[in-house]
Amino acid sequence: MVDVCMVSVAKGRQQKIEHDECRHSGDISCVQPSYKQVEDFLLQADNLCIKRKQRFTDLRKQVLSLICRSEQPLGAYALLDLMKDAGRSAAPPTVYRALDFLQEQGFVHRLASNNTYLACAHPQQQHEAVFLVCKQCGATQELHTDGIYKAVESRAKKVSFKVEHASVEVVGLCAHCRAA
Amino acid sequence: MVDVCMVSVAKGRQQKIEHDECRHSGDISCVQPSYKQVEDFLLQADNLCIKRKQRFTDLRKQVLSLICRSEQPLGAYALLDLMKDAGRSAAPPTVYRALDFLQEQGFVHRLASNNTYLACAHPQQQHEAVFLVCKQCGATQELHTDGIYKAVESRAKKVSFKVEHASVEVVGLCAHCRAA
DNA sequence: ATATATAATGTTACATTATAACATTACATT
DNA sequence: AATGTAATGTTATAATGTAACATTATATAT
Ligand SMILES: [Zn+2]
Ligand SMILES: [Zn+2]
Ligand SMILES: [Zn+2]
Ligand SMILES: [Zn+2]
Repeated sequence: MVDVCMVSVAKGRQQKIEHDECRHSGDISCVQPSYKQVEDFLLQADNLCIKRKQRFTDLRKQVLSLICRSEQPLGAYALLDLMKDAGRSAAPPTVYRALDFLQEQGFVHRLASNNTYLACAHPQQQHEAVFLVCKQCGATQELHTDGIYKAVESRAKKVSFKVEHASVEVVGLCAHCRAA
Repeated sequence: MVDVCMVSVAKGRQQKIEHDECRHSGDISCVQPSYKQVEDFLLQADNLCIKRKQRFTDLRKQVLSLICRSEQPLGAYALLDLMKDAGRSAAPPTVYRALDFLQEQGFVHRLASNNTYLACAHPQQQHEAVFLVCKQCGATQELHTDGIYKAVESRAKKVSFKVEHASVEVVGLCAHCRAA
């Protein structure tokens, strides 16, 4: 199976890009979460968990699936509601624990600027990312661009600060909403 | 009066840098919130408010003063407690409104990664900033570095995303805590 | 297979962060 | 002084996140 990458995009847009156009680093993530892609993505997560000797339980799979299928990043309580809609009784700790696991495995990211979670565009590799959050439609793109982190590292080094994690979240207008 | 700049630094460190070493852009903010500096900072805020025809009320002044005097960025409820200690009865909306005002005026920044507020190092000018948050001691430095934002802008442009605000928060270990 | 330990989930209660709505007070302008 | 507006006070509640402990599922060892 080829690696699958994922990105949250705005409703209605198609903007399909063939998978093999994605270079898996240094550029924007590539594809829309169609149903087939979600299946592939979950399968890939499953394989990664096997490799890492982690348990990809029903609960975790369901949470990841809901996040993948969403057009926008989801809050924890939005996820809870979706889970209830899907017939699973769930309380906050349940979803937060699942989210913790998914983040540890690098399958989802959390956006601090709006307390939401979205599927990672490239779970195959460890990476830092830049998120472009549309304030209009909420759609969020994950960019992988080493340049920004190199710049952060360089500046931090000057003040002897040891970087562990950098969160870069950019709010603005996506191409689609600019046009409209 | 000379412009005053401010930075939140770790307890106990002195690391004084003369004000005229600070170039007010492109580099780390410069000085420690000593009492004299806080006074100057508040006076400067006062002047900016007059220039902008904004009201720098007692409440707003008190909140800004507490933030300035703190070694670390403060949460809204920590501020509330400090205000109560200082004899003012206050409820959450009071402090949140004051914080909103101070942010609008560019006197404080909010850190999304830990829901705290800190005095802006350079309120004289509009700017984007990078925050280095020490996970050990909580001390937070504000860096002004155009390079990172240029990189963000450039990458965003490639996907036709219109940047409005970029939040860059870096978690790691400060020089002081690395040594210890 | 059964016992045992560990990991995951369920459940309840609560902590923390933030805001809505409306009353009151202070200030500015006439 | 009368009036309108901005700021603050006050109450209640929304939204986000976690602690603690019970239960269930899974893995490992005997
Ligand atoms: Zn990612
Ligand atoms: Zn948009
Ligand atoms: Zn600043
Ligand atoms: Zn430190």
